[in-house]
Amino acid sequence: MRRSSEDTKALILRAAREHFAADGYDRATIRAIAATAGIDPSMVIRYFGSKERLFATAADIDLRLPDLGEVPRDQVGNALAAHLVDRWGDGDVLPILLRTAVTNEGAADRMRTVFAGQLAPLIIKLVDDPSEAPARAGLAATQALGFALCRHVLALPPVLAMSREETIAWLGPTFQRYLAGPR
Amino acid sequence: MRRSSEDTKALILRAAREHFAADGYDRATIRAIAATAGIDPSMVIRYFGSKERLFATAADIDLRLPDLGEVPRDQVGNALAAHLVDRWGDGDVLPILLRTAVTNEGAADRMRTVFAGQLAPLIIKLVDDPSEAPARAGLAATQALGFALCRHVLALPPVLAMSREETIAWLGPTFQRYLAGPR
DNA sequence: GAGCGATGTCAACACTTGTTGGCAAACAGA
DNA sequence: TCTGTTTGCCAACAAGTGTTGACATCGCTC
Repeated sequence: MRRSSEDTKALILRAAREHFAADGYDRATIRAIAATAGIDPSMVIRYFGSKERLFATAADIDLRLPDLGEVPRDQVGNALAAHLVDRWGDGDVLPILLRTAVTNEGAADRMRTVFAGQLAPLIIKLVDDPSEAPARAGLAATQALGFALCRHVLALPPVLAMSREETIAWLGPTFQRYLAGPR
Repeated sequence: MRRSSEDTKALILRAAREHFAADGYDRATIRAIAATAGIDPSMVIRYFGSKERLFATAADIDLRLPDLGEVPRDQVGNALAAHLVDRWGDGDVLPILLRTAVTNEGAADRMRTVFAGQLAPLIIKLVDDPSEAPARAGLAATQALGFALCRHVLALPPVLAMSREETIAWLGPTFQRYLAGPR
């Protein structure tokens, strides 16, 4: 079959995200990605240069965090918890980062970048004392990533069983304290 | 050199834990483990049968959780937080499980087992309504594993910078609410 | 010392990996 | 139609993997 170059690139990227999310960086082979995309493995290299660069492109991720500045100050915790359940549940976004950042140093770097570039700036606007912002953002990250890990990667049964409302009711206050609570 | 069979087995196991913790299951090669142990790769197979079985032995892990039943009810949160910082910091225990459980399905299984076998029973003794125990244990796991992940695997700077006292002050109340707080 | 099992090394196997170069077919412009 | 570029496939390479079997060497028992 014959396609436009951009179409196949998109095809490969989608297959790559799928495999990286499911198997992590090492186990996701170029051959498997190419097979899913219905394409020869050599095309992957031709279009992306190397596996490392393919991953870098596939993992260039937007967490699509909400603007917590527009939420009432006493509701930011619930808002973040709700976002965590709603937006990070379906897509491959978080599993990609979690599965790969854990074994691939480059991906861990990317994780730190995503964290510093997308989560931290959001927090700064909320905190009175800017010097506290990094620690508070870090704390929020531990709970957010821990939840995503247990639910979408480890699939711990009780965490998997929690409804949207339960999750918000339990995690909301935690985020609220980390983000806007007293020291 | 010549040793007792048990000595070399122990030597291999220690090297294996080291590499599994640092590199995850896939990247930790038998050759590298053998090199660290100062031994021929074939010995690893001879003593443990296969890489999979070596891992199963190396990952047979005791979290050494404290008996929360002996702690004052309003202090269990702090106690768990303190344990998290003190005991899970140095050893290879948690990094092994985190780095491997994420890409290795067998390890994820083991993680669920460790979780169900060691953490959950501890919680049951604390909770009034036993039907709530699994959810509460799951919540505690999200925060505990999330913290370990951010601190020891991802090495997020602000989380890395937190002192023992800060950590307990922030995480203690979270655990307290998850374990013994109101719904 | 002779025999023997335990301990260890070496070389090789079958396989998978990322990656490369050559070649065929489809398209676009002249 | 001729030419050059794009898109694709195929076969192969070099490197690294887990694993295996043949051979050496130590230490013990008779």
